[in-house]
Amino acid sequence: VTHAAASPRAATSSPRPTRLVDVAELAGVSLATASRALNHDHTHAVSPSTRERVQAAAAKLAYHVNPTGRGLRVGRLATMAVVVHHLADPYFAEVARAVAARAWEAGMLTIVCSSNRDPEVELRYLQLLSQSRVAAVLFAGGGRENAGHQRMVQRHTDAIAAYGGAVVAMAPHAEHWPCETADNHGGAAAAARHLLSLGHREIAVITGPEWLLTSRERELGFREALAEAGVVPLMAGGDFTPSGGSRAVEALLDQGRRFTAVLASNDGMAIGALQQLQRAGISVPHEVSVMGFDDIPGVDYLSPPLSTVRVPLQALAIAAVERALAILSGAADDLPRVRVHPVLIVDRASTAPPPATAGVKGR
Amino acid sequence: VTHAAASPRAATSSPRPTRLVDVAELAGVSLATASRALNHDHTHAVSPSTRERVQAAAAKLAYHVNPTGRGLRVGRLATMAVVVHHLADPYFAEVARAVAARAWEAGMLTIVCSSNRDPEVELRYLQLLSQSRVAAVLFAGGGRENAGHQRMVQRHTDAIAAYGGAVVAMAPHAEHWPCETADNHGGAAAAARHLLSLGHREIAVITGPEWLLTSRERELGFREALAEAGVVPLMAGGDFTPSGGSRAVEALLDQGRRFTAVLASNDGMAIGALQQLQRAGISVPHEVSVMGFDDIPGVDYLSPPLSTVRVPLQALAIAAVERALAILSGAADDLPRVRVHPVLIVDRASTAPPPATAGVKGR
DNA sequence: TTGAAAGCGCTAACAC
DNA sequence: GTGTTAGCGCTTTCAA
Repeated sequence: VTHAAASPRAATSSPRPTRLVDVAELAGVSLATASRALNHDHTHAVSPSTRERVQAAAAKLAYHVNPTGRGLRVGRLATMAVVVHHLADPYFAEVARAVAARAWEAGMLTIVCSSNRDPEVELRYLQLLSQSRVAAVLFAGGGRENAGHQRMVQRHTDAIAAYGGAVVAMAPHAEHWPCETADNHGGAAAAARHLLSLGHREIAVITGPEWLLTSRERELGFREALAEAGVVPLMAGGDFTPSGGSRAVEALLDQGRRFTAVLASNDGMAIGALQQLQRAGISVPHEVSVMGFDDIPGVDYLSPPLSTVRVPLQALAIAAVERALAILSGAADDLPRVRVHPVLIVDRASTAPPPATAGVKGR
Repeated sequence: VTHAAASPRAATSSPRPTRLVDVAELAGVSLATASRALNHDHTHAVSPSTRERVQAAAAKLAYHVNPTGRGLRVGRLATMAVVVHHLADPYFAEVARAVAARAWEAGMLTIVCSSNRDPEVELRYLQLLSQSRVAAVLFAGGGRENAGHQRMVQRHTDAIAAYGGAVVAMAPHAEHWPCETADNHGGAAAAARHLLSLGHREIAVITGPEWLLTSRERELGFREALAEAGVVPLMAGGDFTPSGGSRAVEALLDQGRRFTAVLASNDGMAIGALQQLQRAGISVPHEVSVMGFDDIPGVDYLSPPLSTVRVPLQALAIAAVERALAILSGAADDLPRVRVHPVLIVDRASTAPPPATAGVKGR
């Protein structure tokens, strides 16, 4: 041990992690062969015996590939990113969770990007993702109906596609990416028909943000089903948050509008509507029914438990990750660009037939 | 343009992103100087004029450093990771959101790891994070009271520390990492005293999972404050989920226990307790008061709005990220290892004095 | 079927 | 104050 004058740092810190060279050395093969044996190289087969030797060495040394080294060489990182409007919104939290869980099964980590509903933030996130060369970007929420913004977004996703990254949407977007989406239009129509079938004719619709494509699809579904039955809804604008739902109901009540049911474009607003009705001393569902959309975790714990449209959040997330994986492995060509996942009416206790003495009148 | 026989790929795909060489070339300096001008190199100053020239070139070419290249060289990635028990739990969703927001301000992306309460998953996440050489790992939830598990966790965090990564906890852990935590003990005592001051003497406490250090701290706070007043609480076990809270109340009721107040160890269980009481036809707060812990987003939208202990989720997240940043920049030495963040009693409508005709009796 | 070697983009050690 | 150069760990030509 003549020149083993180790630096103090090397002396104290734990041994550096094993690299591929270490494995190659132990197995008595070259770096290239070790790499080929550990990966699936289709152009250069490795003899079974060599492969076994290398794998044994890797196992013995507890070798794990360094994603940064590979990432630099391959041109992209084995990492997914999920872009959400707001992570504290239960819809997005659950989607992000499910995405991360499925990605993890594929050995990939997941970056979350919560724009907190600021388009600027979303754009800068996209830029950061693109220069970080993440393997895939998944858009959990719907797109904005703003051509300028779409163009900026497209610039970044083009850059991502240019290095071989995958881009997948999980809600309607104008950008023509591959898309795994819920049946917003059909679900909305079914929700409207559900209230109709209970006997409601005086229905208030709380819409989502008007710039959001998801809102549009749902509003259209509501309107069409209602129109078919000759019902003209009371319209109120919301923003997909509970307080937005509260304000919408408050405004309706203040204007003295009559309605026996509220059709909210998402569960968050339905929760706010419920709360505001109860604050006004209006009983749900005896005087007014409330219907939500999404079936986010927790709405079965409201009082009354919320009737809603179940969007298969987990299935959407899994499908999106698998689509991304397929694109990355070049096996996505036979998939239709847009796949619409069916939704389900969940009839809980917040909906009932309207009271015989029709309608509630604002104060 | 003699030999510009570009490959078909290069011809169709968008131009590859600018590298540091491009900037150096345009500015007429070497690679090293360009790097130094763009970063803050303390050992090698750069003349102001050179720096300006390089910065202008970088701006003109819209240059952004490639994190993978830098990461490989520096030995760690400019990425944070936040480890949560369950991302769909509003507590963790909000913490993760706040962490990502603060990290983003520092130009860092955030990986979420939701173990979904499976210690095996957490361990494998840690392993993946460590081999990915993320700059920092933040534990959002409390640690497990299991020496074996702690040892395994420690192995991985040691590896992270070995390459210069930072590890920070945001809740009690046995592992002696730097920690930014809420005052669980004090908050629990304050919550108990709040009920006491309203006149409650028959109090049911719903505890969290017994293996979780956060649960222990809160339970101890409850017990001490109650004991001080000579009150012996009714104990029921929960698991920090709404359904756990429901089941706890159901069991208490089934056993015919008397109580005028429920002290839940977190808001999730308080929500479940609320629901179960209402299902049993017991009015909150007129017959029984309910007190939660955490003040997660949404509990002000319950009916009745939940009285609880406010844990400053965002402040905790920000402090944790900034602590990690400080560790990474070697400026963390003067910080105390554990910082306890104060909590606040939030008195909403789910608590009130007990009914004059004391106690509710289970069926 | 295997090996030698180039190089992904960057920073830092070492020269000048 | 600036430049030259090695090399982080890996995959993938190219050559044998």
